[in-house]
Amino acid sequence: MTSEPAESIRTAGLRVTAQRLAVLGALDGMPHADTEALHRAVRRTLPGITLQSVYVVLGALTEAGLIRRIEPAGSPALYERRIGDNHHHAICSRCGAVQDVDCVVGHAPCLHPSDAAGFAVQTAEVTFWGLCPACQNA
Amino acid sequence: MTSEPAESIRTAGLRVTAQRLAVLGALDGMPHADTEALHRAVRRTLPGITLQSVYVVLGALTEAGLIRRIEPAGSPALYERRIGDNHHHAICSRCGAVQDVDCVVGHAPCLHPSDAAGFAVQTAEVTFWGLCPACQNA
DNA sequence: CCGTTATTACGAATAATTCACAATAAGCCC
DNA sequence: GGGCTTATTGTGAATTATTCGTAATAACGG
Ligand SMILES: [Mn+2]
Ligand SMILES: [Mn+2]
Ligand SMILES: [Zn+2]
Ligand SMILES: [Zn+2]
Repeated sequence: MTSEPAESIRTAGLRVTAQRLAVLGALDGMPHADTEALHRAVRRTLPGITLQSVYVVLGALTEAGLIRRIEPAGSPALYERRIGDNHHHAICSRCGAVQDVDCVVGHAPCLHPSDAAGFAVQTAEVTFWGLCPACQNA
Repeated sequence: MTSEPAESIRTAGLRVTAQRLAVLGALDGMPHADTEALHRAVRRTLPGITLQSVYVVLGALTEAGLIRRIEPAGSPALYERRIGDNHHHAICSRCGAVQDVDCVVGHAPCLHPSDAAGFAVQTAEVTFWGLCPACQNA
């Protein structure tokens, strides 16, 4: 079996670089991380990498569909490797903690817009806002 | 019947100012407008108003619950006067056009995550991404 | 009409992200 | 493996959206 991440990068028509491998690697341990956090993490193995390069790498990987970007209100963009399943997120309105939530498409009255006014809807993005377990004690 | 917007501002515990009335007034004609668009609009009746003041006004009105702020991915914050009904939005991924989508349930949270991992969910924010009628012809 | 205090204006600062362009290195051909 | 082409990265600056500190102004209660 070949190196999985390298393979997926190449298959996406992109060149395999140390920076891209490092970002993918870092993302494994920290789902829903922002660019700066990823930069700090990647720096441990790739000390010279620039923040701007992390931005570029994340942009390329996102566009290639290898990672997913979410942009919660009031937060910088977050990235994750879990893709292809259109899952949703619960976000703590107090501390910003992010939890994956499995797609609720089955029993979801609000996910079928009765009147989308002619929109050709491709995806339904759901964000649950509330308090995480830790923040409920306060 | 008294002046409706002034009344609601006062009831919220805020002072009634020309700037706040002007922003609310502008918002009537342009739902889902961003701060700069509102600034341009308000300037027509209040030439001296600063962009920063529009930011402050929008912040105060939002915090008071008199208007609602949405922050779609890739867009500056948008504001609207339609509040209290927990409605959703269809957004064109190409041109950014925003359409209101009625909530089938009507009250928050209209959806329940299958597994929220202990989150106390207060609202479910749903955004439908797709192509608006105009952009489908392209 | 006065005084208190919230609100606005002014100027600058910050946070997140993008851009232009030169330096580097991946992948391909030989 | 060595060179060539071109994608990618690094460098430095610019941009966009928003916030902050503080002085000037104006709303509202008395
Ligand atoms: Mn996720
Ligand atoms: Mn709306
Ligand atoms: Zn929390
Ligand atoms: Zn459109």
